[in-house]
Formats: sequence, C-alpha cells, structure tokens
Amino acid sequence: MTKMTKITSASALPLNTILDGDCIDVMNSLPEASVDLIFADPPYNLQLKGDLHRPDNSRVDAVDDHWDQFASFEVYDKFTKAWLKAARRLLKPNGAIWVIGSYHNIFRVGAALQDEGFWILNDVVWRKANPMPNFRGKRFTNAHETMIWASKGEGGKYTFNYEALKSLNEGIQMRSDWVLPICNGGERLKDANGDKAHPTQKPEGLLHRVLVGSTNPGDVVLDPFFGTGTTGAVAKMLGRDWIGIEREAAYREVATRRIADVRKYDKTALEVTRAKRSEPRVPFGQLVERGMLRPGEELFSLGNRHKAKVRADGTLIGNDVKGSIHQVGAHLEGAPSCNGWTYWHFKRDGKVVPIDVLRQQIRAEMEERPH
Amino acid sequence: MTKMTKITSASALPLNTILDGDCIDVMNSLPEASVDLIFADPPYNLQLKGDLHRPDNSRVDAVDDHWDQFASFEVYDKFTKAWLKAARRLLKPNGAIWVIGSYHNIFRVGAALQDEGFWILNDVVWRKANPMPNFRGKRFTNAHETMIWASKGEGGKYTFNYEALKSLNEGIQMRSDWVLPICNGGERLKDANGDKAHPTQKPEGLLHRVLVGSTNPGDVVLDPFFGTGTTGAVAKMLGRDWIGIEREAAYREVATRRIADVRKYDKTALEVTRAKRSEPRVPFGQLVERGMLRPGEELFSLGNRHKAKVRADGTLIGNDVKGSIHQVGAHLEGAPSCNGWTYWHFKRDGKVVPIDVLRQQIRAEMEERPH
DNA sequence: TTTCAGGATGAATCTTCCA
DNA sequence: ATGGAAGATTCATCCTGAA
Repeated sequence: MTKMTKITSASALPLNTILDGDCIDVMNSLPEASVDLIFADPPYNLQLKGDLHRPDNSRVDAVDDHWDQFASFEVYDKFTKAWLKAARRLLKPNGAIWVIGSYHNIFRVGAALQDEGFWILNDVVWRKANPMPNFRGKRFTNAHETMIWASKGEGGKYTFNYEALKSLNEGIQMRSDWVLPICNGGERLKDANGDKAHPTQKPEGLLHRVLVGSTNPGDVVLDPFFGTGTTGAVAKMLGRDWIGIEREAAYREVATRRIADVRKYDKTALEVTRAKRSEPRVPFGQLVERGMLRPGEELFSLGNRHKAKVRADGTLIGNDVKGSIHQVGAHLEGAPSCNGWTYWHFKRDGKVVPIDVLRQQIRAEMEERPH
Repeated sequence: MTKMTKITSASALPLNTILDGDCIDVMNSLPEASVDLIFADPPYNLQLKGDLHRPDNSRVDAVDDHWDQFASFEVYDKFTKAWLKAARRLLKPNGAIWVIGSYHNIFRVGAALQDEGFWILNDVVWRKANPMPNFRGKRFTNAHETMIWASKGEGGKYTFNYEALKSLNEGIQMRSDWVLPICNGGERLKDANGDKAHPTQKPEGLLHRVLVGSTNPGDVVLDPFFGTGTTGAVAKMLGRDWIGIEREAAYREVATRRIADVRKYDKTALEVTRAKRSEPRVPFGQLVERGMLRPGEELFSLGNRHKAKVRADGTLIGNDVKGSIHQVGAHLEGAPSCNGWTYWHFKRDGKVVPIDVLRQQIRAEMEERPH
C-alpha cells in the first residue's frame, strides 16, 4: 500500500509514495538528477473577486482555496522560480517537465521556465470537449488550458515515443492540440459529503497521453502538486514509478486510497510501437556477407531511374561514383542526403523489393536470438 | 488612396495610413488615448539554427529575417515592454489589445502585458487546420498559435460583440479555440519573383473574427507591426478605421496596393454559407485514453473467431500481429482491408458490443458541445 | 468540363552515432 | 569536444497540367 513518509535529508528515492510537506523543501531533500519526468499542476493564482452565478441562479463552485492565493505577481513569480529551480535540480540530464496552467499564470510560468534554463519543446493545448460556458456572455468560453513541455536544457535528449503517439492518433502525427473531456462522472473523486474532493482534478486521459508520450516503463515520474493523485494513478497503470508531494492531508488520503485501487496493465499491453531509430543498426555489408545480396548484383532506384552495382565490401558503384548506399543514392539524386535502405531495390523472382526488407529479416532474427 | 506619412510630433490621428518608422517612436508621436483597438503580431524571436529539409529533401523556407533576431531573452523583454508601454498609452480607457505569438515568445509577452498593467480577458488558441508537420518526428506538430486579448486595465469596459460571435459560431457561444486554415492560396501575397511577400502573413479570417468581436464600425484599429497589412485590409472591409506602422519599405508597398484593392463589404456579402461538417474522426486511441477500454482488455471479432488485446498506445496485438484495429482485423481475416470499428467487439455486463458504439458516444458528446 | 496525379509549401527553436 | 557519416522523417491544401 502507498505510504506517507517524511523525507528530511538526501536519501534513496522514496518510490510510489506521497510525501508530506512544502514541495520546495521536499524536492530539495531528494537526491539530485534522479527523476525522469516531472508533471506539475501548480496553483493558478486565479484572483477571483465575488461569487459567480449561473443563469438559473445556482452558484458556481469556484477555486477559492487558500493555496491558490498570492499577494501579487511578484510573490507568485518568486514562488514559481523557487519550485522550478528545485524541480530542475531533481531531473536527470535527459529528463523533462510538463507544467499545466491557464492564462492567469501560464505566461509567468513559461517565462520562468525559460529563465531557469529549461528548453521549451512544445506548448500543448488541452481543448476541453465540455468546458463550463461563460455565463455572463462577457468573454469567450474558456475552453482550453495550456501545457508546456520542456527539456532540462537545450540539447537534452528527452524521451518522445513518436510512433506510440502516432498510433494513438490513428496513424497521423500527434499535434499540439489535444481534444479531451474534463474530469467528471465516475472518474471525479468525491469527498465524504459527495462534493468534489479537489477543485482542479485533471482527467486521466491527459496524463495517459503525457506519460505514454514522454516516459518509458520503469521511469520515475514526480508530481510536486500531487492533489488527488491523477499522476500517480496513471503512472501506476502504465508501469512507471511515481513520487507525489502534497501538503494537504485530505488530498493525500484521497490519493492514497485511489492509487491503492489501481491495477497495473499487463506487460504486453504496455509495450508500445517503437521508432525505427531505436532498433539496432544493421550495416549494409552484412547483407553481402550473409549472401542475401551477391557482389556484382544490380540495385535499382525508386522509379528505376538509376542503378548501381553491389561490391564485396558493402559499397555500391553507380555511374562512376563509389560509396555507401546512402552516399551513392544522394549523389545520383543530387540531394543533400538519402536513405539508401528505402531508396535501393533488388529483383527476386521478377519482383522488385526494397533492400530494407532484408534488414528487417536480420532484425527479426536478432529478436529471436539476441546477442 | 492610402498615403505614407511621417509623423514627427503629436498631431491629429493619421487614419487609414501606413506610417514609416520604428513602432515605438511612431506610437509615442501619436496622441494618447486615441485608439480603440491594437492588434500586434510582434517578432517571435525564433532562434533557428541550421537548415531543415523535408523527407523529400526539399528545403523549408524558414523565417530567418533580420527583424526576428534578438541577442537574448533580456533584449527581447526590453523591446517587448517598450512597445507595450507605448501601445498602452495610445489606447482609450476602454480600449483593448490583441497580441499573437508562439511558445518562443508568447510567455514573455503575456507576462509583460500583466506587468505593464493590462488585464488579460482571454487567451485564444488559433488551431491551424493545415500546419506544417514535424518532419523529424521529434516533437508534436506545432499546430497552433496563441493570441492574448487584454483590456487597458482591470475594470476596463472593453467591447465584446457576444451575439455577433455567437452567430458566427452557429448559435453557440464562441470558444477560446478557433479552427482556421493558415494563409495560402490566392490570399497569400507574392512578390515580383512569385515568392511569398512576407514570411508570416496572417489569414484574413483570423482578423475578421478579432475585429467583428472586439470593435464596432467606425472604431480606430492600430497595428504596430503592420507587415503586408492584413489588419488594415480587414478593417477596411469591415468599415473600421485603421493605422499601420511598418519600417520595411517593401512591406509597406505591398500593403498599400493590397488595401487599395479592398472594397468595404456590403451587407449581403457578410452573409456566409457554411459547409456541413462531415463526421469528425475519432482515433481509437482516444477510447483507451479515456478509459472506455482498458489496456490489456480483450476484443472479439464478429462471430467470435478471433481475439486481440488492447495496448496502451491504441494498437492491438492478436496472434503475434501488432497494429491498428483495422490492420489486425485485416490480417486475421486474410483480407486486404477491414473496418475495425465494426469488426471488433468488447464485453460489458455479459453483452458483446461493437466498439463503434463507443465512437458514437464520443461523437454525440462532441455534437452537444462542438469545438 | 471534370477528374486525378503530381508538385509545392507553410512562424520550425526538428538526429544520432562513432571515431 | 568535434566532425563526418549513417539514416530517419510529413499533413493539409492549393495549383498545374494531363487525361
């Protein structure tokens, strides 16, 4: 079961635990460069004035909690920089962060991220399928929130499961705008009175996409504003380790119960379509060594416009140019670069086949008998 | 005809004119509290490094203009605060401002707006119908830009034509996310060589919605980064007065010709016929993200002959084949294609239900609350 | 005249490995 | 660290020219 532990000095990572305390202090007590991903849903600093009523005169249950009150932008900025600095210290060099917010705070958060050295990768818009209307008709329906995705710094080798996200989106590259419903119905946690347990509970679908896209199974995900634990619940389902920080005891209790009830998906369900880039490199020469292609055999370009001859050392010669499959292809096309694997084809039984088929054959064998 | 005039001292408002010069100097030369709306499309400070090529090896014509180069965030912030301060001075007490940007600059702009005393009313997302893809598969498609709408200060009695916008949106309250195509085709202005006249020309549809929503006929609209004059062209069509500021002579010339050709709409031209929407595409992955199907859950074919397991990325695995619901169905049936939506079924409460039911559920929600 | 195939292109912070 | 080579990677829209 989930434990609540107070960490007071640098120590081993308290995985799958909700830590009690101020998130800045707690983060500073954890070992540096130890976390793969941070997901943060900080206070929005809403600055709401009076009550708001619907056209039917019912009162809107607004976010008026003490933890969302700041005296000024200056105070909010100071708080933001402090927790971002502590968060950045915790991240591994190739770690990344997601922060969600609305127009009340997201511009200050985004500027602070850049000032602290994070490198923004995308801003992602969560387009709510079912937002609350603007009852007074004085502004546009506030129908979205903004998330910022950033690596620890420029050049960080962040995780991005491109193919998995493409699969989630019916084979089309995932865009920076995500349409998802807000959290309600059975997913919305209630307190003992039947009221919502937390005013800003995020939908699990949002975290699902974030975690599938930017972490791998076994990664450590930290949420410094844990609330009722959506991050932990989805991380557990997806086989990621998680750490939550939350200073309100009531939220910790709800989250603890919630996560205890979550079951992890089985292993094959967690395997995700991999990018080619993460597959092992196969030198073209290996196709020749193994007799899949014979020295002297001719290869044909896409469209049959060019041809080249295979040499015993795994280079090609075509039109008096010698070199790798990529170099000869690029030269013949007058292009800055060329992927020889998809460019070159050979003939078998009258059919024209891309040489990449042979590479896939070798990779399949490697999967059966890894070495 | 549009004139180009150099204003050097406070004077009467030079309406329907493109002013030559640095926008800060020019704004400071105009009388204060004289403008109803400012629309600003400032430099984004993109900080691009090398060239980018498409998979077909064609080179992307990127924004590498001198006017988009800043030495640091600090320099950019200083510039931003200076032009915002000048802009705020020009606004009437009940005036408002729109600023558009991307994640490169919008967070700095938004924070500066708040620091200068503007009061944010909404952030509005322009969701591009046809953005440029992410060619390397390293990030999300950058499919939107962000606009911030702010009044001169808290309590400002800004203009908001609620009913007009509601009509534009088929009788439903206008949301903070707008789907509009990027500017291309006949609307995109070309130079003498047939190349785009300006790298970042905004679509007239965007300005149409901004001006219909937040100005009245006869209002004065100022654009301090006029470029090729989309703001002026749409303002003229809609019977608003406009002032442009632009320091590049080539852009001023293109804009002058363009606006001269614009005719103010008559009433019937404003009536727009709207295409009936085809049914929105729902990715299968959304069923998984939203918890309607669990990763690891089994699906059954028509006739119960085959089964497959749902994976976290919205692909299926069945009989050692992985892929989309359509691909796995086609493979198991030995068919060239298969509509996975009608082929696959799941069990709930002992009943076998086609997954298409879940898709219809999502579409019904979208219809109730379109976006 | 209509349809279809092919080409061009859009505010982009767009690779990774090994020597 | 740095340079060179391997090799992975695109969606919607509009226009042109052929059929």
